[in-house]
Amino acid sequence: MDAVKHPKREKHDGPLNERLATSGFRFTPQRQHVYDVLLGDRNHPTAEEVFIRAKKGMADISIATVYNCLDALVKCDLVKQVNLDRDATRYCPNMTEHSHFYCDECGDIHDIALPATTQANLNLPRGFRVKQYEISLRGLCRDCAAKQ
Amino acid sequence: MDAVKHPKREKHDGPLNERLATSGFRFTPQRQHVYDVLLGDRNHPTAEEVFIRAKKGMADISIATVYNCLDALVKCDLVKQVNLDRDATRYCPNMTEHSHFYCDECGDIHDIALPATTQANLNLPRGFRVKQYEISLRGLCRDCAAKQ
DNA sequence: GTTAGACTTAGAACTATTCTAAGTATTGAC
DNA sequence: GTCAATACTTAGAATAGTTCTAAGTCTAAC
Repeated sequence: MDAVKHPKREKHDGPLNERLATSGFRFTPQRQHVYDVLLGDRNHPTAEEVFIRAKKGMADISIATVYNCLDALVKCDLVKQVNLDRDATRYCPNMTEHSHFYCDECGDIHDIALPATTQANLNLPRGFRVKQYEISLRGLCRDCAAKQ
Repeated sequence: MDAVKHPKREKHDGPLNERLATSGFRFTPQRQHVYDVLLGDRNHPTAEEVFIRAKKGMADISIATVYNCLDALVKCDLVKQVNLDRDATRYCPNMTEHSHFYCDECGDIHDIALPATTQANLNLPRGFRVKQYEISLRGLCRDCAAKQ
């Protein structure tokens, strides 16, 4: 392998650094950059799309590192994975409780706020202990519905 | 390729035949068999698992045919696909409206009836038109919760 | 300054699924 | 009935998204 120099890590005391540290990860410029990419264009990109955008500001970053960074961000609760069927996993930096609406027409994904009552309304059978739940919706988004 | 004889299709006027016909599919012994496998063991098998079970009663069936049959069954609304993250797609012959509970401990998937009020409670932003929605839950099933 | 271990990288490997091409069965027209 | 058109099945190749591997690089702790 070529001896590619990695960018120097600068001292960084932002929220990312803290979050990484408390989960046992190190701060790296790649992780910062990938997180910045997600925060910049909040349209639920795939790893591939993150990779393409990340290369603009960091030409030598590899797809393996993008996966590694995304994984670290997910593990320290800064990013959520979003799956629709078996399509490529998408990444979402919105950590408020919300569901996803997939538009069948334009393919966009919209964050939808969840009403506070949702969990209570699920009325599970006795004995089941829910740790996490997810609601996903499909149909036509506002713009596409208006065009029809 | 070897000249493998396919089993003869017998006249069949059951519900499967009708459903297939109205969606433009032909009745075949393989489709009947795959559907029977799903109805027999209702524990949300993957295509691979359906394949393994299907071979017991039809030794020459191929995985490609299992995928083809499952696809046909999904398209004529006899079977639902169930996805958890990016794991292999699972197949569910329960066509009543329900959600899925994934047990983190034992890995089993349980069908959970949905309260009638669910959709109304989602309170979408104006203009969005929902065609389909899905609720999935994770945690501990009754048995695993009791053991802890 | 050393050293252990975390991180990055390119490319190989993996897995679930779809595609391809050849053979087989069924349907509909005659 | 025979024949052609077409749907279906099959094995194996191909694909896509992701994870693994091995080598090199960097950082933190001593």
